[in-house]
Amino acid sequence: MKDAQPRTRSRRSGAPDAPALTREYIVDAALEYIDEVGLESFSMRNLATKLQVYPTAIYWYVPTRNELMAQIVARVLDQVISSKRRRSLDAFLRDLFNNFRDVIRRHPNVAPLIGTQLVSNTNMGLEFVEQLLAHLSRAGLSGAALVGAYNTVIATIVGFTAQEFAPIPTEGSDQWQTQVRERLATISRESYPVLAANLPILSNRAFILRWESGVEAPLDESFRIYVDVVIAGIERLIETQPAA
Amino acid sequence: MKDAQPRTRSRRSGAPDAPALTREYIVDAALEYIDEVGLESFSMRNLATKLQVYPTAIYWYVPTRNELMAQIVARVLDQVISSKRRRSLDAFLRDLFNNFRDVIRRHPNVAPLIGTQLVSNTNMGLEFVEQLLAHLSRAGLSGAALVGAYNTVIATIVGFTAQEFAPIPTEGSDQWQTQVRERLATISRESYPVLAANLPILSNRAFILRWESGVEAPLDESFRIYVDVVIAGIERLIETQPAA
DNA sequence: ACCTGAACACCGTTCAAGT
DNA sequence: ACCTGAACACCGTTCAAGT
Repeated sequence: MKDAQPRTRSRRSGAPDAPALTREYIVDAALEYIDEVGLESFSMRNLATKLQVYPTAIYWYVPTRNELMAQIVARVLDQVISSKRRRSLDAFLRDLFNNFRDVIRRHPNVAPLIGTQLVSNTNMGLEFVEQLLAHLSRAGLSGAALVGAYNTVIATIVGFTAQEFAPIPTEGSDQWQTQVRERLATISRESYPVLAANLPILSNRAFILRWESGVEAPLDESFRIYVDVVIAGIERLIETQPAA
Repeated sequence: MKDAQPRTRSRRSGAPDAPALTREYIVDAALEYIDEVGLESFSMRNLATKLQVYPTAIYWYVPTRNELMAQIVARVLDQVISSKRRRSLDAFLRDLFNNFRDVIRRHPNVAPLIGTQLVSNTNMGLEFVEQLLAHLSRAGLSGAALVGAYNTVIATIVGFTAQEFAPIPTEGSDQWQTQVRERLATISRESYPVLAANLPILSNRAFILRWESGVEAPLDESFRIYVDVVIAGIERLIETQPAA
């Protein structure tokens, strides 16, 4: 997609060899920049430098910074493929969860955007929505239960992964890491017995109790259980649904 | 907590009646500001104006803007009370989900922070962690299943609510609203049959298909189903767990 | 149509100086 | 110890001007 046919060269003076600006090209470059140096140090001006244009040139293609962010999220989520094949709800959901996670894992620095942008993203394709609804409906859900299951799937798909890969405090990572580790090391067995007893299997493998993000310490096993739990719960919902 | 005893008055010239600065007072003021005018227009400088001090005065109590944000989140999450009483896992989780949602509903503008900050918040009390682990453990979970269930609960508690109350595109809300509504109105029955058929119950009641945030259009029914699904899934996990 | 260039009204944060 | 005040190196965005 990115290296399709030779682009028309730009007319701009400073960078004769650089490709002409495009909305697509700008979004790609922005995503690349965020992947490389992180969300925090992204700015329209830094992006402009990377593109070898004046900051204001970007505004000819993108109305605002927020809109650019929304389009970056849309670009990432586009990579979540889902085969059009009809299959069981179980298989469909399982693939969806795993595909989504794989995609975010490739772009962990945009994770903070996903959680807040997806829910209100008009740019998102409705094919995905239709497919999810179709599978849920065919499994026997309708009315409020259909809506509830739909919202449940969306919320759960985003929830775990967005948090798993959310960047951990940026500054002095060494300092912060040892701080958390020391805190866990000095947990009193009297005040927190269950926590203390299970510390070995919880350390760096559980939310709030870890010092690395999912990039360095992926929560593979927990995610597997998570998916099982959600799917089992939805199947339970289907059972309690009166047949049409 | 906020109006406990008469504060010592400040020595600063410009605002003789204003209370002396405190880390606590600053965090409270920041949360208040965000509640009133939103996260987007929050800045250290605006906060300073509200406090009637120079921007740099804040830095005597708070090391950085990010740290302040983390403490705001901690302050909000402190309001999620959980009775120390021993009770069934079902009752415990149900209360937890509902309390959490009620708290976020009172501070919807901080919702975007919750999802990304909670997971790595050292400021968070470990009492909560211990309680959750204790209930899950007593219900029969241990080892990887305990870790998985723990992470599942954290992820699901945050997931739905953070997205439900996430502020919707700020600018020209009227324009954006009608844009989404028109898009939904012109959905083709051929391309998106299930979506089209269920549009009446999905409109503004489902993620991606709504034009108002949870503040104006709360997803009460879906949340109830969501909680049921998660709890049913966890109970299923407990059943498959070999007895100790 | 597409980009340059200057300019505006902001930021977070450091550091010296006052009291 | 706690705050003022100036200053630095940035921001996003508007708007006129060039080609």
